[in-house]
This record gives sequence, C-alpha cells and structure tokens, in this order.
Amino acid sequence: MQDSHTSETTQKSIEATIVSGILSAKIRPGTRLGENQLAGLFGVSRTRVREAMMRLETRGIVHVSPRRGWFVVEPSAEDAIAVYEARRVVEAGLLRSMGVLTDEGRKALETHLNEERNAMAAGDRQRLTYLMGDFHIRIAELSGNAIIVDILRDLTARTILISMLYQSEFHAVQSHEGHCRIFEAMQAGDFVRAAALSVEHLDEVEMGLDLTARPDPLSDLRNSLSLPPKSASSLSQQPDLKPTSSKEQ
Amino acid sequence: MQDSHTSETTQKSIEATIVSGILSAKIRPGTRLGENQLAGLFGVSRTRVREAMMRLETRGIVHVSPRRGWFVVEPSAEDAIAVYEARRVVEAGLLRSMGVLTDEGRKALETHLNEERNAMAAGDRQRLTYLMGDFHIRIAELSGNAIIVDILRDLTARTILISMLYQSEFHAVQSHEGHCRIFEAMQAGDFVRAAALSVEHLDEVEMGLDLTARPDPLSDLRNSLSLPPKSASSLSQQPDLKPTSSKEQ
DNA sequence: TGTGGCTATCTTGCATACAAGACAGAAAGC
DNA sequence: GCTTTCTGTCTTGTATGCAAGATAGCCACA
Repeated sequence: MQDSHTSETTQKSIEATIVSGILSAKIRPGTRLGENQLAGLFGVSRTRVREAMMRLETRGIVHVSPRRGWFVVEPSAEDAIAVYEARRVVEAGLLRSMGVLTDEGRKALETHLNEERNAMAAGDRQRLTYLMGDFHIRIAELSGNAIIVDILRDLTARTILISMLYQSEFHAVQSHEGHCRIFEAMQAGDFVRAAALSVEHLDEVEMGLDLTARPDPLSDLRNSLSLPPKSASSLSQQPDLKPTSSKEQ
Repeated sequence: MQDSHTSETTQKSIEATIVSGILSAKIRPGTRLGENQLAGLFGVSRTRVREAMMRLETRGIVHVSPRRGWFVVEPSAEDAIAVYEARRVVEAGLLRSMGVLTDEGRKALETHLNEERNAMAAGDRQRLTYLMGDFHIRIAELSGNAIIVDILRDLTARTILISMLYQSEFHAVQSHEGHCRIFEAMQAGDFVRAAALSVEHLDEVEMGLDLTARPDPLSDLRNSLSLPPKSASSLSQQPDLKPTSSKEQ
C-alpha cells in the first residue's frame, strides 16, 4: 500500500494503515507518530492526521502525551489483563450465541488455518502474528455482526501490542493447535465447547506472557534506538522516526 | 441540557455531554449537531467540536453527512438487530465470566433497583430511561473492566436511540422485573442463570420494538421523499425532520 | 400555473498561522 | 568536574481563513 500520493483515498486510510501495521506487528508499541511526519507521508496536512489520531485514541490504539506527541499505546500489565478478559467475554459470548457453521464459514476458517500452516512452514513470523490474531476476527465475521467485528479487531490490535511487550517467545504451534480445536468444535456444532476452548486458548496465551517484565521502562529509549529495518515497504518500519531529526521544513 | 459555557473543562465534555444527553433520552436520533451551534454553546472554536464529533463517530453515536452536517445516528432496523445481538453477546459473556457478587456490588445494584422503583413511582420517564440502560452499565462496572464498561456504554446509548425510534410504548415495569430477576440470580451466585436471564431480558425488549415502523427518516432524505408514490397512506407518518433546534441565526 | 435554472447562504473539508508547553544542549556559575 | 539556568527548537493545542458542496428561495420564462 503505497501511501504517498494516493490522492483522494486518504480519508480514513491513515487510520486503517496504522491499525493494519499493528495487526501485522510492523509497528511496535511506543512508536511515536508525529503529526508532521504522518502528514508528510500521506501528503496531507496535520489536520487530517490529527483526526485520525483522535479516532485511534478512542479506539484505544494510540495515546497523546501533551505537547510531546502521539504514541502507539504500551499497555500496562493491568491493561493486558483487562484486554484478555474482555476478549474472553466477547469471544466466548459470541461462540455461545452461534447456532450453525455455514458452509462458507467452514471454508473460510479452513482456508485460514491452512494459511497459518503455510506461514509456520515458511517461518514468516510477522505474517504469522497477523494470522494468529486474524483467526479470531474471522470468527467474528462469521456472525455477520459488524459491531462485534470492530470490537474484536481493536482488541486484537491491543493484544498484538501486548504480545510485543510481554511475550518472550512465540508459541505459534500451540496457538495454531488451539485454533484447530476451536474449529473442530464449531464444525461439530458444539459451540458451547468451542466457547470453552476459546477461553482456554486465551488463557494459555495470557499465561505465556511475562507481565512482570517491563512496566514501561524504555518507551522513549526504544524509540531513540529505533528498530532494525526488516523489509522495504511503506510506513511500517519508519526508522526515521526522529533521531537526528533531518528537519523537515 | 443547559450546558452553557462550562469554561475550561471543555476538552472531552462535549463528547460526554452529548452521550449523557442521549443516555437520558434528552437528545433524539436524527438531531442535527451543527459545528457552529455547538462551538457557540461550549464557547470554543469549531476545531474542538469537530474533534468531539470524530470521536463520537468512531463510537457509533453520530455520523456526518458530507457538507450537510453532523447528526445523531438513526439506527436502521438492521442496526438495531445488530446492537441487540452485540449486547446479548457481551452481557451474557460478562455474567458468565463473573465468579462472585461482592458486598459492594450487591449494595450498588440494590440501590440502583430502588432508584428504578422510585422513578417508576414518580413517573419520571426520562430518568427511567436512563436508569433502565444504566443497570447494564452498572453490572459491567462490577467486573472492574473499563474496556467492557466503555463498550456497553456505547451500545446502551445506541439502544436508547433505537428505542426512541422503534419503541411505541415503554414497558418499564417489565424491564424492572427483568432486572430484578437477573439480580436475584447473581445474588444466588448462579451466574449462568443470570446470563440466560439477561439474554431473555434483551430478547423481550427487542421483541417489544416495532422494527417495521419507519425505515429511516433523515439519513437518507431522498429515499423518504421519493418513496411515497401511491401506496397506502397509512404508515407514511412522516415525522418532522429535526426534532429539536433548527433555528440558529 | 407550473417549471427550470440561478444565486445567496449555510454547511463541512481542509490547510495554515500562531501560541504555548516540553526538551535538549549550550553556557554560566560554583 | 558538576550543577544549574537559559535559550533555541520541536512538538501539539487551538483558532481562523478560505474553498467547495448542498440547499432553499427567487426569478425568468413558457
């Protein structure tokens, strides 16, 4: 997605680009999102960037430090617990409320699980992170309820930020197997069990976190050190996020 | 809502004032929220009003019609169904996940139910509307999870807008009794039953709606204008477009 | 009488200007 | 050398200005 001069699509694409960057683990928690930088990247004025930031703030994705800047949230340990609890509530409630798994639904999930397998085989960790979160969003999509999808998307984004902060190692296989079990229960029409498995799965992932690790010690330091660039795409790994500011106007 | 100019607390008070106005059924769906109007009322410039509108838009409370204005949402019948479904999912999931009802929790809910009784006795319908929605928010507060509280607050606001559009008469007593039953189950420690009762309660309220009533008066103005060709005049019942304030200079 | 088009005015969309807080780094004092 | 203060610069906060779409009402015209 080349941002640059996509001309007239820039309305909500700032918001979507950032969320998608988080969902695919390309934007780390604590990343500074300068209004001027984003304005330059998207070829718009600060006003529109600001609007996007406001929206993202109400979605719990970003926060502002007055006169210092906008930053991708760095959930605290308490936040992390709350996010997982909310996800258990919503996802279990959702699965319990489901009556059937349609044929398209089954196909969609099967396709997804295959993608997970492929990414695991390829060792594509970023894509894997994305897929692991996306599985839950896919389930929400099966309900056809856009409200729930939105809620879960934002919670998933926060989950990914949490895992970037507190997850030392990534148990992809374990997660994948959890997904498979949930899928099997759904396929069997046993949504009560699917809900229970989902809670169990989220518990597992939550238990895999080291919430004592860092409250938030290096938020700015991490910025200053910047992250190792990995690929060559657009806004994702913007290492120019402020060290030795090269001016700009 | 005589907010007037509350001086320097106006950061998020625009947002909060509007939501609170909706929660207490003082602001009707379809109400126009002009930027200039609000800017004058709150004694700030359009910029800050605009930010508040953006936030409310991502919360699903308000929408913008390009170059025409901001309006409190008028949920369609499909929206209404989705909102109730989302509430069932979240609230049932929440109750099921609860382990105990603390003493403070019991007291808070008892106090609330008494307030409901008082408002019914006093015939204060606006307050009653507020309390009927607030009961569910109170339950969310018991969980101590701010994320879930926020989700349910916004869903409740939309629910109230829905009821203003589609609910012919207000079955306060029925709702109150539903709340009491849920409370009793919680007090008995039977949260599974409380969840079931909650779903039942929401179903009841939803069933009390007349979702065939009006398609949607304002958001798609030209539809309603081109719609009445010659069919039975009975259900036309065009409500006036702007329930409140349409003056301003 | 009816109909089409024009204009005056109101609305939001978006950019920009300016103010003020926060910070970093130099300079001064000890 | 160490600390403190001060100042330049960068950031967001907020207001305002201008442009463009939408609407309503008027007026010409058949």
